[in-house]
Amino acid sequence: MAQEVTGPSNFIEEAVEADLASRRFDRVQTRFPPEPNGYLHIGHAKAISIDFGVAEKYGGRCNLRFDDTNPIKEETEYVEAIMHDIRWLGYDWGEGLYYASDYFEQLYQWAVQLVQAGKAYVCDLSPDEVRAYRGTLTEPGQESPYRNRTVEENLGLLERMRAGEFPEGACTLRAKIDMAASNINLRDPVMYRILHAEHHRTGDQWCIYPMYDWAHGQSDSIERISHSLCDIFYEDHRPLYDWFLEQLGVFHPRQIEFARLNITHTVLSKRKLLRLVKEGYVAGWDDPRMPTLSGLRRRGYTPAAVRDFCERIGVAKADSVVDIALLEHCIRQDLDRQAPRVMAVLNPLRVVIENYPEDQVEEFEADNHPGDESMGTRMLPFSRVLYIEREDFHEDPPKQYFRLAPGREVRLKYAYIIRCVEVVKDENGAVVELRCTYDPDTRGGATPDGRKVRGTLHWVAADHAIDAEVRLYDHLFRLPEPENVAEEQDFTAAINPDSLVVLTGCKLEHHLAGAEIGSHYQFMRMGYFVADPDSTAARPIFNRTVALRDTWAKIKQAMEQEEQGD
RNA sequence: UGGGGCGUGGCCAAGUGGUAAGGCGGCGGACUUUGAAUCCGUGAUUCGUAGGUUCGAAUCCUACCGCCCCAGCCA
Repeated sequence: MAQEVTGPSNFIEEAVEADLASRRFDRVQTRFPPEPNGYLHIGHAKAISIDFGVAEKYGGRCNLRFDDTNPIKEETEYVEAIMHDIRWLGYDWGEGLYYASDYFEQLYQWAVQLVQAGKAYVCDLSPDEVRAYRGTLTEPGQESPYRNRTVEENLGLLERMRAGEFPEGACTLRAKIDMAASNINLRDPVMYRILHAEHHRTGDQWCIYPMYDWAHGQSDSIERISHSLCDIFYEDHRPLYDWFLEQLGVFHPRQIEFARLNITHTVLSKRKLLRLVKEGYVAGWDDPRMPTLSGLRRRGYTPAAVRDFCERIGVAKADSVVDIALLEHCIRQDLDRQAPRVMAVLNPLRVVIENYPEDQVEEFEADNHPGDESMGTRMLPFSRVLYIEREDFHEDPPKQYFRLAPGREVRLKYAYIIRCVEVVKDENGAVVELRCTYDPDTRGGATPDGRKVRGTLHWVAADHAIDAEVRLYDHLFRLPEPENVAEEQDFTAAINPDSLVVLTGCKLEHHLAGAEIGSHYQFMRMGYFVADPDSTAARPIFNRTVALRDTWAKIKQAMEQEEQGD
């Protein structure tokens, strides 16, 4: 239980330490307050990492509280999914599971208290009228004609609101603050609205529901939250947060805001993610291209990688857009450590070793992880007919290409060095097969004569390989900032048409048969892949989590650009 | 144009008056039976701009510029 004695690593921790030192709070209690109206995404992971992280660092606790004050949008299904995702990330709220709806009665009693103190009133203005009375950014609002009702009248009206005597929209309970406040949130904000809707937890017990501002701070107070950490869009709400707590004279948490996460080549707003799903741009909330935690999980991201990412991006208040390359770096680093290496040929090209005996099968020992002996080895069958990657052969090889080409030599990893002696084509001139010879002296891929063989290819023996479907995923958006699209267009215009490429007839080494769903592998030289839940025993399916860094692709690109430049 | 917030290398981000950390990316190199991994090297005379205070300023003061957020009975 020893605490790490590291200093504050950001402005929030600085504030927390100051509050502890000044005895403003004697312990740290935070909370993560999602609204159960959608799935968690990596932006939430940042918030979770901060909320739970700060609590953990200072020996405190972090609650999970569902902010379920709008029955129209919220569902139990989301509650379950959110809890699952938080657990998946590896965080534990212990006994601290709460719902804002647990506090409805207390909130109501407090509302009565404010009415009695002359600080709140029932307003009969229609939604349109409320908007008109609110004023604008530069002009003050006007006071509601109902603002000066007597305490008795307000009490009676509030009671009748609760009793269900009024239709939706007929009236609201408003805080009496200041219609001329420069902060619009202080212009008599609505505390309760009437909603004759079934709530996922309280059923039809209530027909008036508290607004966020009226519920949040008080919920924090009830839970004795010391630091209420939220995103920067709530900064304008803090004066109101403080006002309610002060009027009530209850425990007063401190709200601190931090900047939201943005990532290149992706969108992170619930509204936009919902559109992607609803309009069929992706297959669902857990589509591997989605930045949702369920999507990332299905894509093959690990909790460790997501957490590492959240730590590396830092915590600040400035608007920022994190390069998605950082996320990719995090998952590569984690998977490089733990993913077993296997051989998988995605776009197979048939190779016949002419001087290799027809019926012979040899087995070669392959490392499961070249950097970690403890992961052991496995045996790979080798025979006369093999498959290699189509892109590992070039009939007319470009400069600096050191893979297979007519007359050239290349090493088959763990097996032999082979030379291409003939290219077989179909009637259209497409390469359908390579005829090669192997050098028996290079068993295991060795070069006893000391000759240099730059290219080492992955391969699979034709008769021993299994077939699989492989789904190649790429950024969902081709633009770093999907909103940066021509006028008249929206972010969907930036969708990458090649964000999913489905490959069938891929040839994998037989050890991959029956791979457990969710298990991670490095397909050597190709990238990291994970077994998709759609897999069946007869038809395994793998998703590419992320490609390997590809120096050759960069060289190729540079050469192409140079050609264009000339 | 009211209020709030923010401006440090391509992208994040430390720095809290003593002379610009770190990560990602890029580039160059070493090594290599994954063009992977690993390792090494590499960039801010300058911190939005202009003044000022000071022996000394990214850090303090003033003015200006730019970007983001707020006018739901959503959260």
